[in-house]
Amino acid sequence: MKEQFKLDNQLCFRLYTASRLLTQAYHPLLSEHGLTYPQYLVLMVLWENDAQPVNDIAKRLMLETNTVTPLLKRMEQQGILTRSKGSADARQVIVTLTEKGQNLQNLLADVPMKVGSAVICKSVTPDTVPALFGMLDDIIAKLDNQTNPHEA
Amino acid sequence: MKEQFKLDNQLCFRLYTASRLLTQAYHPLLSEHGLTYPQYLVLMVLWENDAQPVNDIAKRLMLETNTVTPLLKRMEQQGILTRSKGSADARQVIVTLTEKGQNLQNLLADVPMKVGSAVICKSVTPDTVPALFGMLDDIIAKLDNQTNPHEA
DNA sequence: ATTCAAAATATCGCTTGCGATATAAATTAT
DNA sequence: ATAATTTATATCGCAAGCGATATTTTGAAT
Repeated sequence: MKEQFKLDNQLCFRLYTASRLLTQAYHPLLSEHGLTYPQYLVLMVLWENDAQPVNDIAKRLMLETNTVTPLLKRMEQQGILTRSKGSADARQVIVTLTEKGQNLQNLLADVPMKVGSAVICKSVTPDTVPALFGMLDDIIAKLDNQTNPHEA
Repeated sequence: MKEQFKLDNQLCFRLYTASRLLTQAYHPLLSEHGLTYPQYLVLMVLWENDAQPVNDIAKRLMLETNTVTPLLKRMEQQGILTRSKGSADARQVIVTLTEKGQNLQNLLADVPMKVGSAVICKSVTPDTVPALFGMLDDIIAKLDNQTNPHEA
């Protein structure tokens, strides 16, 4: 058995598992409001900047539009947002929060702290989080650059 | 816009994105052999310890059996492994690699290094990886403990 | 103006991932 | 021994993700 195939030596498996488990920690808090974690991500993007085209949302989340489009359609059906043809560019679909979508920010106000406190542990504290963020950001930038080389 | 909802402050989004992008880095190397990343994980588990019941594989990968069962069935259809009733406990299904499944270890020998070199960057080097592993392991342990409190 | 290439979004098909639930075998309790 | 419980696995339904491809609109080239 080759050393490099040991599960305990895999970065990707750790990221994959940590991501899944942390997403699961969000689940009870979000499903209470009929939301999934990716839908919550879309909300955060739109709370930051409302009325964006699909493409901008997808880019911000580093997802493909074929993932985001159905997601947005489901959120539209839930009355969280609206999708309307862009006036300047008719190819675009502009996504805008409804009042319900805006209100969710208040209803979910305690989610970040609840989840945050569930993650605090020996090696992950307010002191060490910046270092962790830095490493993850570097990994993301490196991998993104490998696929989309050198965007301006 | 509340600070705690900024995408740039989210650990989960970073883990989610890093996990997806790194998995995508595996894709061309694995699909060449008709494999997906979760299937590759199963292979690593079985290379480490062949002939395991479904439940042990699921536990090792921290996945539910309702995720692992269909995955194993697909791998069985590809002739990578076999699923057979356990002799001691008839509820169990024992998963065993075929010769093809064992041989994949040789065919995939260069995958870990190729992917590894794609991740090396400023803050993530052979020196810093142990710290990163430690933090991710702590997060995983903490979240796992929250769901399955205090396993012996 | 017409043609051609690029961009924005969407559709299709397939694999995961998981909550809820079912089935069957083993274990425990009575 | 029989009933109740637990355990191992599987089935079902739905939401992501994503590669491949189609559609529509814009912009650029001729």
